[in-house]
Amino acid sequence: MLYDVGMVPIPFFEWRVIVIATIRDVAKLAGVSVSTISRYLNKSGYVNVETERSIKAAIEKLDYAPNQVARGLAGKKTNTIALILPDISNLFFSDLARAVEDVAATYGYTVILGNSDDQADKEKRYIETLKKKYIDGFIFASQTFSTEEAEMLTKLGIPFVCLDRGPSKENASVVRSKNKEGAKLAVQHLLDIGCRKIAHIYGPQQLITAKDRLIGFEESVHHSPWFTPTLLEAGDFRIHGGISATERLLERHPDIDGIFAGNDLMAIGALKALSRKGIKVGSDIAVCGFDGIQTTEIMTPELTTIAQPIYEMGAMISRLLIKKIEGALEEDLTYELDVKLLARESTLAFTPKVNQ
Amino acid sequence: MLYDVGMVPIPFFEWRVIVIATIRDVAKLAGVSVSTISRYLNKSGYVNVETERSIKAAIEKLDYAPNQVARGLAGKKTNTIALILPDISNLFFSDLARAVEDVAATYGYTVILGNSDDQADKEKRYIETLKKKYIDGFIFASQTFSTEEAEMLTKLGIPFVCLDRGPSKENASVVRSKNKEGAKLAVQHLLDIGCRKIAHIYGPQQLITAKDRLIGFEESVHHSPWFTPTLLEAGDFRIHGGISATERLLERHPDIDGIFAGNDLMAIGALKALSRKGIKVGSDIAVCGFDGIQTTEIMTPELTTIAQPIYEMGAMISRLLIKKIEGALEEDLTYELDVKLLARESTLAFTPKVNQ
DNA sequence: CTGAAAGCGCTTACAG
DNA sequence: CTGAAAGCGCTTACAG
Repeated sequence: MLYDVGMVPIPFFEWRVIVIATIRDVAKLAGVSVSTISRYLNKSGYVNVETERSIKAAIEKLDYAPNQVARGLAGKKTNTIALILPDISNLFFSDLARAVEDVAATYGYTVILGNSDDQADKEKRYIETLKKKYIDGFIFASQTFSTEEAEMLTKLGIPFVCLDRGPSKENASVVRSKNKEGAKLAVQHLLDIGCRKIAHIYGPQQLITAKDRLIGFEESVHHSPWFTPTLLEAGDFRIHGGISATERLLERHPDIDGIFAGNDLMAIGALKALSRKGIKVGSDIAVCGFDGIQTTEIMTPELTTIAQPIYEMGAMISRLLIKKIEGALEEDLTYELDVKLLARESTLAFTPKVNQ
Repeated sequence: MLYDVGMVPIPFFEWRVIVIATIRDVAKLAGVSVSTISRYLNKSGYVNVETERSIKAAIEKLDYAPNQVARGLAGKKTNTIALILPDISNLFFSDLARAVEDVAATYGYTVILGNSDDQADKEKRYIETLKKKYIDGFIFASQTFSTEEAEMLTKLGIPFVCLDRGPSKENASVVRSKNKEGAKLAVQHLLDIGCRKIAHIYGPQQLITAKDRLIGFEESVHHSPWFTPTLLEAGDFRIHGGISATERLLERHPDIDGIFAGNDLMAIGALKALSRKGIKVGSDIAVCGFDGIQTTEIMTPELTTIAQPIYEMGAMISRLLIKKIEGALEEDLTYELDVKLLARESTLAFTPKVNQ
């Protein structure tokens, strides 16, 4: 026999069991009904000052905290938002995620992370999973987001906001930055420092950001006597694409003295390709990127770039979503934030060739 | 008058309302009870093959998906885990987060992200918030995690696992890499290429990783005739700390020909400081980092580093947590993963000084 | 193999 | 200003 007579066997997991107070415990201790506690908690309806005091005391004493799952089920609100982005290990998006999380935490929201790899089916899977969890809203920073998905969310009454572009103009707030203007800033800067033959490495044209930057570049240069379309070269918004695009450009135009890359990663690739060829970036040729990711600062030479206000964009888009969730958003708009030239070594050290 | 007589006013939000099937709808359509549907869904208990067929059909027809919030409340399981890390915009942790999310998604779990900034109170706040949400488990990649918090989670029965170090040996699985051995690898490599006076920039000593790397360094060099404690210099695991540590080192020892930095960010700082002084990294002096973050590859010169298997660590720790949540983890252990020397330009181009 | 019932911990009208 | 009751959509014994 395992136990003495009269000994109560201890359930195996008893050490785990901890008493968590529920709203009923609080009600009992405070001597009021559960509804009153709920009203107090949610500030929905009147509660007598005296009653309030005893409720407060009871909550304190029991160390009570409302169960958010129960609240979610009853009230259809979970204080959770989802951030769907292509890849958190991409430097741009990790900066963005940080901002989103900061703002969300400030307003009492929790952030669920989803990596879509810009694949429509992955994204769809997240939406499916998360709507079953009563997520309060979505932030889409990924490019695959489609009109169809937008419609479904709209029908379900789940708010969402988008980075860079929305599925349509009507039903979503969008935060983006002035990509076209940024591209023009970049070209102007390169011209200012004395560049006379500038190439552009553009990103995937299904991305509106890449397209806008290309348009900005073309509008700035297409009247220049030196401009020819072969100064445009395609990249993939990643380092490797920047490297190979630069190699192709140099073959066609060994005399280019400026490169404007559609984003920082490709600009970093350009730096790499140039230094491999023994071309001195900064003095022989100027390079300018776009985005303003932190890494641009640690490159040698430090990379000139058109900086998007990444943190602000993340903060703004989450504030918009939260407003929308809480019914405080008047109207869906597209917000375009200013970009800023960060002129650094990769262009400032440039010395124009005498004979030009 | 706004509406014609007999016209039913359309509620403002009607276009939002969509019928979502519940388990009751499925039960009704399939002609069985709700419990049977639940049993079918959870594969808990017998269900007749015929019944099964009609249930399947009903689910299909209604496009039914179980409400996870209700399931969470009833079953105390939410299929959600939390990843608490110092800062997602830190390159190391964004790589890690990617791995965690990948594995979690594979097993049907959703990841909630929390940035602690290595501040105990922020971390505590996350734990408080998330336990109310019935989070299934925690991954702590942050250093502030305390024994007290561990005890609370243990009492609550919430599983957790840790990166790098646990609050104690007993109650948590820990994944880390061989930091001491890695440091030795680094030193050996520097000696192999001909360095004869090697400095070490160590990280914050409350971080076990920083400490282990320092110990490894000391064990490797303390018998060497050239070694003196002033070859050790404190850094903060960030770029800026690497810069200033390098400057201080060069003042004291202008003749050092190798630097082993306690992490990659500080090594990047060292590269920066050296190139500012006009010292040629790679040939005049060799630099080796630790971690293997992606950025090391894009530096000029490319940075030699002791790579931790970051992705594998993230994947492993989330698998451990999920196992633990599902009761399939036999025992809490500490797992030490192998590190690997990635020899690149910042050391391979080194030319030993003749006169030494 | 299946169903009725209670319960998870809240919120929300509704009545007083 | 407050309480009783129903309901959110599931799961889990228990009885058959």
